[in-house]
Amino acid sequence: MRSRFEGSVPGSANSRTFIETARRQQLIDAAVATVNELGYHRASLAEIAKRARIAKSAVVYYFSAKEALLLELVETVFAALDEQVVAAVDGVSEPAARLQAYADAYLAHVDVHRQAVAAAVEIAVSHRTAEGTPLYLVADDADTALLRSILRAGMDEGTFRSMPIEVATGLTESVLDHAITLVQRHPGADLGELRAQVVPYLLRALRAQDD
Amino acid sequence: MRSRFEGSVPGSANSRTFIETARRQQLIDAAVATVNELGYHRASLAEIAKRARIAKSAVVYYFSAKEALLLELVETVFAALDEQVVAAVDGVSEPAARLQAYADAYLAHVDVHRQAVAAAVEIAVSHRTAEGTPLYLVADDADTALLRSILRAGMDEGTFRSMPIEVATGLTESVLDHAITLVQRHPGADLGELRAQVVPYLLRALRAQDD
Amino acid sequence: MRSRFEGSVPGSANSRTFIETARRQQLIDAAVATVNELGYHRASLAEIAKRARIAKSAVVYYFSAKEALLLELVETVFAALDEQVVAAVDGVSEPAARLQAYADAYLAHVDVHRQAVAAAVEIAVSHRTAEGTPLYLVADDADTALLRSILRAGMDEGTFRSMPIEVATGLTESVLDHAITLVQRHPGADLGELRAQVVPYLLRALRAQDD
Amino acid sequence: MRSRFEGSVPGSANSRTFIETARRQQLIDAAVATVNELGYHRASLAEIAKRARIAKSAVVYYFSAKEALLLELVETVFAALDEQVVAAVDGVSEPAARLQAYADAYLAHVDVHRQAVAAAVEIAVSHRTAEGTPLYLVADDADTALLRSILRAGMDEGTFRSMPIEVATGLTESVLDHAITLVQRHPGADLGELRAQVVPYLLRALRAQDD
DNA sequence: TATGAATGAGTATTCATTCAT
DNA sequence: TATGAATGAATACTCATTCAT
Repeated sequence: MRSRFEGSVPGSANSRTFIETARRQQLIDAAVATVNELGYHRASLAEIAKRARIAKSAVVYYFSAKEALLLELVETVFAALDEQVVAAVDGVSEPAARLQAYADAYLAHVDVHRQAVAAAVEIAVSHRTAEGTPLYLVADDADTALLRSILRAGMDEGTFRSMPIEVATGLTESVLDHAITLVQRHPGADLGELRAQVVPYLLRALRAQDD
Repeated sequence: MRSRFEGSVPGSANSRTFIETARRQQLIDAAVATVNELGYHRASLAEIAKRARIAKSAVVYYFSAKEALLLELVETVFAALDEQVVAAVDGVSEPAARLQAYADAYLAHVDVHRQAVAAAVEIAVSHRTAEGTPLYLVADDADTALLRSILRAGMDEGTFRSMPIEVATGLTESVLDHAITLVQRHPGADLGELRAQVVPYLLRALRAQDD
Repeated sequence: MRSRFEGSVPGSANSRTFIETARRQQLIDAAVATVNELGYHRASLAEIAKRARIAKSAVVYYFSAKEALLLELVETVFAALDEQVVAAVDGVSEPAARLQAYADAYLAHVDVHRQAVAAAVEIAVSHRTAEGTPLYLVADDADTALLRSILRAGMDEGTFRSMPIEVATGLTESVLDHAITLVQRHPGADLGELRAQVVPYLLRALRAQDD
Repeated sequence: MRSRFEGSVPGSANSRTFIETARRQQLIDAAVATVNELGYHRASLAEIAKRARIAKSAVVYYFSAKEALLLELVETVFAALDEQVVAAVDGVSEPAARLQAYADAYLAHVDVHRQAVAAAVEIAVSHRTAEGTPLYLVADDADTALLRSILRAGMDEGTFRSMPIEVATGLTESVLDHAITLVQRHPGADLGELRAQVVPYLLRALRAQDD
């Protein structure tokens, strides 16, 4: 919807120059660092700009507003997480195996991109739009849908214990998100043990057989 | 264990008059309402004072600073939760039964005091001191210790599967905290199904027998 | 619609303290001076506050926003002008005499309150609401209605020449507003000659007899 | 008589290339559109450039500054108005006829070039130099001189009533400028009635005979 | 000839806090 | 015990201008 002629405000994604793309990434990185260091609440334009070694107004030059920068950060991070997870379950058909692939990919991504994920989650949890509504829905939906479909398939098949799908999905997400909580609280934490335990933990919690 | 931030005006805890105690509670209630309505970010002194039908400066009179009010809120809420949970497990000796008592009490408290718990958690997650450090440690510790001891006892006994105690504790907490996430996102949510499912879910995930 | 409990923001008009009323007037005076000196465009909160020898934030303390201050200025000025004019025509029944009373009162008010009127008109002409619409309607309507009714009565009666009422009203207003233009351009101008000439000028332009 | 603000880049008026002249006109047109659409206050370089489908910095390339563009706009518009009016009265010798020619030409020009005139007047009224002085003198003088000379001649001759020349000139201008006010407030207004009424209105107001 | 990049000064507004009463 | 008054620092954002290319 944007015209090429809107002053010097950078254009749409497909018309980005090299330097613009680089600057936008640099600013997203700076925002990640700022949010992790100071928290969402104190992550002001000034602090982000300082970390990017750039003027405050340059941030607004590349992103039309602080909100746009943070939202792009969130979107980027969750899109990457989603992509990795979707790729991991692709081609796997057994529900239990799919859940395992899903969880492994999810935790691996959180482990490797912990700073970005920690910042994105802090923003998603803290940010409210101008009208006051939080962001809970913006980024998580595709992700949730996939997980829900895996669990539903497992229940239908009899591999997973029958239980309300929302409860099963929510608890599974909570278990996986523990990795995020962990890296938020201890940025250098070793997730090895957690990654080793989570899938069996989930499978035991969900499986149907005996008892 | 009172926080360092509590403020010395108008008097120490043991010298509080009746009216002062009432005012402090009134302000904490107002803060809960404000945080739930507007979010931590927009929960200003002015908004809190408005809901308490009191002047902004009176808030500072009873609590030395906004931060002291919020921290007392957090402490109060987690102390009450802790108290209920401790009372529930008291006298129960079998680890599995203790876990069940713990979880049931925890979820019941969250269910009944959802507004207060939701606000306290939002503050605990969002607030940072002037130096930028988060609050993760202030309130949760006693709680975590009890849960950890239950799990450790269960593992020692052979009821619970052997696994790194931090992982087991963290995952259990994450599962329980799903209830909080739920009421934060949907203040009117019915926790019945969740409360019915969580204990069996945890026991399956943790139990030692077969496989 | 305002509650008594909205932080320390001053309450509704009937609950104003002495000091508050004084401050509001002082700020309106400062705004008049600023607009006349620098123009609407450069009349920033900082400049207004400087002239009132008060902090910028105090302006916002008494008026919730810059716009509210300027709009109150405009309203106050036009209400006073309107009141004077209405009082002047009250009890006069002949259209020509009513027009004379109207014009004399109008010009006298502009003459005496030239700074305030000049500022109010500059604001009314320059200000746009957030949506971009100007203020043309906010203040002038009651005034215009009275003038229109006088002219219509004169035409019905045969004293004034028949012509489209909007044209007659608009031209008469333009003639009267010349006094405002004059004091805007030359703040110290002597309006004596103009005031002596305007009524006969208007009556000649409007009267029905001969030709 | 070119303004001091015109800027020396890229060349003086007599050395302008064809493309440069075209660009300058294009930018003036864009400025007219912008001022009419958004008002002087929000007519930023970025908005003007957007409407000219050109980069912001190109505006500064052709005009040394935003101010130079706006001032040239004002000058251009009033020069054209002046030219039309001068041509209309040229060869007419009777003061009343000259006034009629003057007024008709003035109103016709305003009617036909209403966008440009509305924008120029809004700028002339709103703009202040860095020191805070308005533009009232920049464009209007030649115009006023002609009108004044017509009225003076009419008074000397006895056709127009004797009155202070500044008053007569000012009132006449105010009457004529009502057309501008009208098109500013209602860009699509039909000026037919007004144009039909103004000249007789003025002649009645000014004429000497009877009383 | 024209532009994208970048900036510094300025804008209105928010807000926790101080203080005299 | 409680408050209204006042403020300074911080906030996101705007904008004319500069400059290398």
